Amino acid sequence: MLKRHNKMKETDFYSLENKIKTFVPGISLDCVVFGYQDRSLHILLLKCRNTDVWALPGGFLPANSEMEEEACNILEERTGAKNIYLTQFYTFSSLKRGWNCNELSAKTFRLARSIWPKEFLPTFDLWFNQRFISTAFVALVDAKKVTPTPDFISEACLWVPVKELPQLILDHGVIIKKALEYLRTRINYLPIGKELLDEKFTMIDLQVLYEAILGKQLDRGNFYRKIMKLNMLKRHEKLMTGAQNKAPYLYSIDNKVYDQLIINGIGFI
Amino acid sequence: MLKRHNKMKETDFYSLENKIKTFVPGISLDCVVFGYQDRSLHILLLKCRNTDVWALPGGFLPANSEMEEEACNILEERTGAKNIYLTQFYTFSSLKRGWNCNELSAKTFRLARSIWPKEFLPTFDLWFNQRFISTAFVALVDAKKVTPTPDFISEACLWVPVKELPQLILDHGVIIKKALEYLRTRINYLPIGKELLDEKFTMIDLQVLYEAILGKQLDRGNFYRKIMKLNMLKRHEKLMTGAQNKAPYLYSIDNKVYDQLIINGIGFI
DNA sequence: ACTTATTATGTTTATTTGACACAATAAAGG
DNA sequence: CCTTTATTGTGTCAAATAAACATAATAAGT
Repeated sequence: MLKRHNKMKETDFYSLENKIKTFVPGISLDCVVFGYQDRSLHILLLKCRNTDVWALPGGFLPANSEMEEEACNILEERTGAKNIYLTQFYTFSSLKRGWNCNELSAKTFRLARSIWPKEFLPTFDLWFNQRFISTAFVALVDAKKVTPTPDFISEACLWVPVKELPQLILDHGVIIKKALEYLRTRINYLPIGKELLDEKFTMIDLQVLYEAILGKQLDRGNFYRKIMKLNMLKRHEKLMTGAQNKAPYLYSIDNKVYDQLIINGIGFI
Repeated sequence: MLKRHNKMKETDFYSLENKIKTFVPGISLDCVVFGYQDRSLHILLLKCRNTDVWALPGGFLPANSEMEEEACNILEERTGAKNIYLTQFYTFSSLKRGWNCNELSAKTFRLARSIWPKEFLPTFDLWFNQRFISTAFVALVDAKKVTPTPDFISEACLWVPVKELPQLILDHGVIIKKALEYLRTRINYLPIGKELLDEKFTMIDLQVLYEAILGKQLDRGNFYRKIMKLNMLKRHEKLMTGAQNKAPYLYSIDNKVYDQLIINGIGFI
């Protein structure tokens, strides 16, 4: 699942240099990509080259692109997946969010600048040495359908459990915190089940997902009844795990019912 | 309540010209200011000079200001009130939201350009002829404590009922729609009662306010019981209206209880 | 046959919601 | 002081929901 680009290709910079000329100045995009794996909630993070500092996937806004469109492109580059569900949730603009906001960010900044080709340093300074406003998106993806791919500034792209977040650049920790709050408070209106789970999933998977987002345990019997009453699931064959017990059924989302449900709120909290 | 600045002062332009040089390019702020008056929800709107087109109060972002801080300043200029409650709710960035998005906006644009002093036209074009990203805020104010004041591009600043919105420039109609949705879906977490009502108010006023935001009627008895159980109100003397009936009590918010309540959601929907 | 976890339903209690009703209260007018 | 009127606080009652447990049938594997 982990790919490394330890040798940076020169062409990366040339294409970036060309792209930079078309970017809207002062604006960046950051994506908090949620995935569900091993019974817990994960976020997609990039490990900055030669450091132990991590960052959210992000990028700049081309002058002729819509924000959502570009966030989608960034995610496609980082995951290989198209048509990822995403929604804007906040714009971070604090004067204190720059590269000199803490030693970690400053270190990463110096590193990035040192890697940067000499002839393009003016561009670097133009872009990274000014105030940045960042519009942040929440994305929900099926972790199984995704191939995390680092960008030119990172050496790894990994799913990290939200309970074990590493040190992060800039205000990315704040952004993630706000995204988690957004996920929790908007759980009734977001296509949690549809986007975060595999095509087919067990009832327990759905329940544990809700538990992970809400941060509390739910009663199995009551959860089962509530979900079934919503009529949003289609039941399929069983999942044979090899364990010596009755195999759990697999379910999938009935999109027609589900899409209607989350418009008015699924009514779970 | 209505003030007119039909003659624009030349100094307005000079100070604007100076300010413009310090603005972050490409970013603007818009405020959807909610007020409660005559038993219905209102929004503060500016009537553009010599036209029947209206706009939200807004402005640009000085390079050394926080967004919230500047939104606060804009509101102080439009209302005379300090320390207005506001919260960011969305950033609008569509490529289609420019001055040429519809005939109304184009007309307003031409008007603004014609009023603009000739010697500053380059600045005008630099600022108004490019793509704009606008971060929008919801503000809640006590309409009684406010003196609506037009800016240099408008001839009036008025409270307009949300049920009777006029024609608006750019995508301001979309912004208002989104703000109303935000208000409705976050009603449990916003200091509705505290910020929108007068210091002292009657129970019916509080109820009608909730009804206006939720867009549906509530049962008086049940509403009364629910509110009283929350322990968030202090009862005061009666409001003598002169009508031949028992005068209603006045209430005020118990801030200590209320602030705690809206953290976890007041539980009204 | 035995162990185990899944599935579907049952039970019980407490709480909430919605809709409607009613009597006591008090302000003002005659 | 009597009448009119709207406010206030409470009553009621059915239906729905929530929360916490419990249980029996089922079936996969050993």
